[in-house]
Amino acid sequence: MKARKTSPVSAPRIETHQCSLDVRLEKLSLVPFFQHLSRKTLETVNTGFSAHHFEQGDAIYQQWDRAVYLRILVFGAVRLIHHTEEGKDILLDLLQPGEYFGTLSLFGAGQYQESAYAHTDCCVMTIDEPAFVSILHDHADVAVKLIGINAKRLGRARNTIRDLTTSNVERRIANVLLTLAEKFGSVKMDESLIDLPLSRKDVADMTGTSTETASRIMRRFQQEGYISSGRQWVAIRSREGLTAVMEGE
Amino acid sequence: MKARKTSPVSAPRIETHQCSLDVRLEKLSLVPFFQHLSRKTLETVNTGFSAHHFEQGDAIYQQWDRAVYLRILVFGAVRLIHHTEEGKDILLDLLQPGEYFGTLSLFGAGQYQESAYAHTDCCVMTIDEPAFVSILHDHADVAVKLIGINAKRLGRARNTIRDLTTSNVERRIANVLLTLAEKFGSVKMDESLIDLPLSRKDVADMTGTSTETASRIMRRFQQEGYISSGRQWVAIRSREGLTAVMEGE
DNA sequence: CGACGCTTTGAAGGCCCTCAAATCAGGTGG
DNA sequence: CCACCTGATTTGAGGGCCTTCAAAGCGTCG
Repeated sequence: MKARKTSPVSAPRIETHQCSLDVRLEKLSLVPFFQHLSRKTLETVNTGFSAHHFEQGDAIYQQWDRAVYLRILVFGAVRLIHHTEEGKDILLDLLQPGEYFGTLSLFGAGQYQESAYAHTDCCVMTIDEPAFVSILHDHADVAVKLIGINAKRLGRARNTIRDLTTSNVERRIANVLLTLAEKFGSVKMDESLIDLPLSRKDVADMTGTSTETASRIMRRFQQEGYISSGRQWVAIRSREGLTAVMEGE
Repeated sequence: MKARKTSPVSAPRIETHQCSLDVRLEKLSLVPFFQHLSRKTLETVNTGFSAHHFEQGDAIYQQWDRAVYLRILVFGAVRLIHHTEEGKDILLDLLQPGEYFGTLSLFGAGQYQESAYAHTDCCVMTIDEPAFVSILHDHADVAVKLIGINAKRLGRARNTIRDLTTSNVERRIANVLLTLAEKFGSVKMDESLIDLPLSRKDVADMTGTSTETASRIMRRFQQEGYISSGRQWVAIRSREGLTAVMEGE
């Protein structure tokens, strides 16, 4: 039933030299709240940022750290994890280039409420709080945009809450797979590959279930022909099938 | 086991005349992102707002409405409900005077993502989007504060997600009762009364469980002496007891 | 005081978790 | 290039927490 034995997920090496001024400006202009700024303004904004590389699995920051930096993902993928006292992890989000993180805590509590790990090798730009607040004061429209984006994130969190209380695991997994395909999908043959290492545990941690249950359900999806998958990768074969599951069959 | 037969929750009638200029300014100054403004500035800000009264149960806005207003609660209590397609309701939050709502959608999607109902008789001030955005542009520090508050709300939503995936219903209910007592508690005798109509269904909708389960568990709490409660009201008798439940006994 | 609606209680059943163990993919070192 | 090793995935069995459906108790309010 599996389409391949070896993972089709691409894993490009990131070279340090890629973070040239032009690349930095380009990535900054990808960030929703900087999108409308002129190149000149971006150059000023850019001076507040510094860039760092991380290798797969590295911790970018930990849940208990003091929140000092706002971060923007330039290359690669980052995962945000909430660790619970019981030792169960919650995968809050998988980020793609252009997304920012760590801001939450910057303005709210003094500590990060989640940990960030390099999901693949990646490059991250950081800015400290005073510099960022000063940007917000100089550019009120950046602040207004940021408010809108945070509002959307809150909306998404509420949807997650809704799904957790009203949907069963099967629906939640169908939902999360479709969402990931939307975000990280790359069309290969007649499939939409989620171009990212993605284990059963990752899916389980995103949907609040156990690895075993995630495995059982994804296997069922495979048998139904909705997806094909192997070790750490998933591709969607029938968007319609998953949508049907999501909506209650 | 019940302390009283009749509800001890206070239910003051709200008179229209209470919304005088002074009251309006006082309530505006309660709002976290307006707190630091001078009286003069507040007076300017106030001109953008208009006040409305609602009776218990009235809909202030509905989930499917176009999001046009930011609202601030002046008197009474408001509940935010997310309706799901299956007909199950989720009680997102209970608001007290000084809290704002409806903003989410104002900057994010075009529609409200939840409905707001008058939980008790209440008075609400509203401002439309252009007027509010103009305030944000004129007062960058208001915008920065708003960002911080939304960050905290997002943090709280994440905590809810964590609780839904890692805690059982008993813990979640203990948690929600303590939180409500913190927010709406008024000390009566040796108890801390949650001074708000609060049904078993409300508790169930806040914790994502069924009315029956909420009832069973709250009865157990009563038998343990942690709470006393009756029809639509709850008082905490042993904060320690509930805390112990919350942390896993 | 009578009806409505909130609350309580019981019973049956399902979903999902946990523990355990087998299977398999991919990388490593000889 | 092959055997081995590590870690991911699959599968099974048993059990617990909660849901759902029903029906009986009781406050409150008119």
